[in-house]
Amino acid sequence: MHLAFDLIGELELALVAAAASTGLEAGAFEPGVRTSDPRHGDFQANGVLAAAKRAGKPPRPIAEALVGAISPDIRESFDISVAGPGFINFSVKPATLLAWLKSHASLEALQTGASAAHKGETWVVDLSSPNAAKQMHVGHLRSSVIGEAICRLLTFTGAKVVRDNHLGDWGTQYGKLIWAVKRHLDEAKLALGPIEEFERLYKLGSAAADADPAVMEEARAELVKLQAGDPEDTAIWKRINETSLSEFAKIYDRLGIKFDVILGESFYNDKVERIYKELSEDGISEMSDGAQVVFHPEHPRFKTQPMMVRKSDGAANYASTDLATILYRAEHFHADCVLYVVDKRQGDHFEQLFLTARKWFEKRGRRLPRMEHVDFGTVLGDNNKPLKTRTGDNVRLKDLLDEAVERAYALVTERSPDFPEAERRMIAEVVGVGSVQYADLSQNRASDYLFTWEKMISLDGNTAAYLLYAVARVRSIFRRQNLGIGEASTEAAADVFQTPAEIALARRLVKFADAIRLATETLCPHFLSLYLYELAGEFSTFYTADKVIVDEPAVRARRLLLCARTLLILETGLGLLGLRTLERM
RNA sequence: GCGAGUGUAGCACAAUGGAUAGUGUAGUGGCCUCCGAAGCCAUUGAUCCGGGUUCGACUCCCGGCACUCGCACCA
Repeated sequence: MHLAFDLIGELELALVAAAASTGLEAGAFEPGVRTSDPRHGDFQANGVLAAAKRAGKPPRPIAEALVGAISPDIRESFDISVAGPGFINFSVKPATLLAWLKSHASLEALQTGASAAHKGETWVVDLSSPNAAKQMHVGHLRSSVIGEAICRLLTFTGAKVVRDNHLGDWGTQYGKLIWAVKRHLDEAKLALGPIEEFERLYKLGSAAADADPAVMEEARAELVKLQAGDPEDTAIWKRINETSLSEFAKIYDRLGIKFDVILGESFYNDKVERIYKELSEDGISEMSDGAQVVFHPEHPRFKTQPMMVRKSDGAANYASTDLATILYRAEHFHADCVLYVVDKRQGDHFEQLFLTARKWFEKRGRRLPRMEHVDFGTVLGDNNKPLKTRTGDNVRLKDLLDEAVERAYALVTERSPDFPEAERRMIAEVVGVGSVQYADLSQNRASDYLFTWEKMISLDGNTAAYLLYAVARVRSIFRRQNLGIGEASTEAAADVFQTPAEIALARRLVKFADAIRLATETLCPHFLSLYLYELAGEFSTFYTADKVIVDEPAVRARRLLLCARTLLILETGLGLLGLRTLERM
């Protein structure tokens, strides 16, 4: 009886072994197992078609031969058939479903099964990265939420993950800001809302510098002083950053994000000289209009569109710090892979960055981590334009979360007026914030997405509320019966699943492994979201069709087992997406 | 101008080259004496256009059209 976590992996191994024993192909056979339409079973292998093509033989006899050569324990666990032009269909037998569910009864069991994928690897993930002295806005939402979900998936699948918040804490904006702080800082306002005061000062300094060249000169002078380590300017700079970080921390707490390191651009200030020197020595960069730039002659576009690594005034920019950052991540963290969870509009920059880094590392004989730009689309408001407030400003993340929570609170109060006030507030926070996260995680990150309150807080459809409701319903079954969840003594009496709804739910549960693998391989959390939504739907159907608390002990036990595993997988999955769950709502 | 991306029901989204393109919402019709109706069941409705590759194409290639985004001292 096969109890592997990943049934697809198990089937692929079995098919490759079978292929070898029938002498079908000398190692080149790709089984191509995937989940299939439930009408045709649970899993389907379609690799025979390609293999038959290459061998110049009809596919069906090859498929029949393969099926005949499959190992006995797989045949015992699955119903296997050949269909259509040469698909091999696998249906998990009810007894196998039961055995799989019994052997995956805890978070630890699931994690043990999943953790083979990235064992021993170190992944550095660059996420969120807001600018200091400004509040986080909706533009930081996707990087933070998608980035965190990816980190959790990688950790779950065995990787050592370093979450790095690469703050924008060293840009040219500091000249204007420090200029304004020195002249216009209002301590009373600072005490009330520190980040708001720095925002006000930045706007003030920026406007003044734009209006008056003399101010612009003074602002530049402040920047030079700061970069030269002037004590007064450095103190102001530190104060701004500390304020910003404590403000960001409030948001990260609500979203459930904990960074392993926060190494902003300023951290690389003393590490960029080496970049200028090495790129120049290695002949990778050249001078153009007084700036140090990199061209890529072999590239159709970057042969003429340069990447500037040092401005003509000698200052660093984000290309220089990004290069220094790659080196640091390779040398200090020994990263096998570095992910940049950044808006897709920066695609050109990362393409140039990766090209340059590859040449540079090759020249120096360094081991280059795999680097990937995990890009995502823009959050759009009405009129299909990037989401803004009525006044044209960015929507603050804090305001967004607060409004979501308020809407959720109104809803909870309407649906569950008898809950204590404090509990309704707590539920509203979980549902509200979860809805914002889930709206972002439930669709393909690559596409832009249209933001509407109706869609997000909606009771129906593929939303956080629907999933949390399913969790609450399962929990209430155990609560009302005073039963422990997933207790072996309760489940021991379970017999094999029989009703269509039981079987459908069990078949969905064992495909958790596939959802994890797919979401992790593609770095697309929406595959997991979609799976969880379908699982919740399957549970709701089961819950309506089959009563759980019945008199027959065996029936009751197997249905309680289904409830316990549904709860385990829903909560594990939602946890991987970064959402919290509720006892009731 | 050069380049990248996106075009799937009224609207919002899925589909790891596989069988009859899934789901939500909106519409229509049912289901609370029974473990939570924030739920369930049924039903109407779509691949931008034209070629090509393939046993098989929303998916890959070529050419159009439409929209979005990026292209030197901001990040």
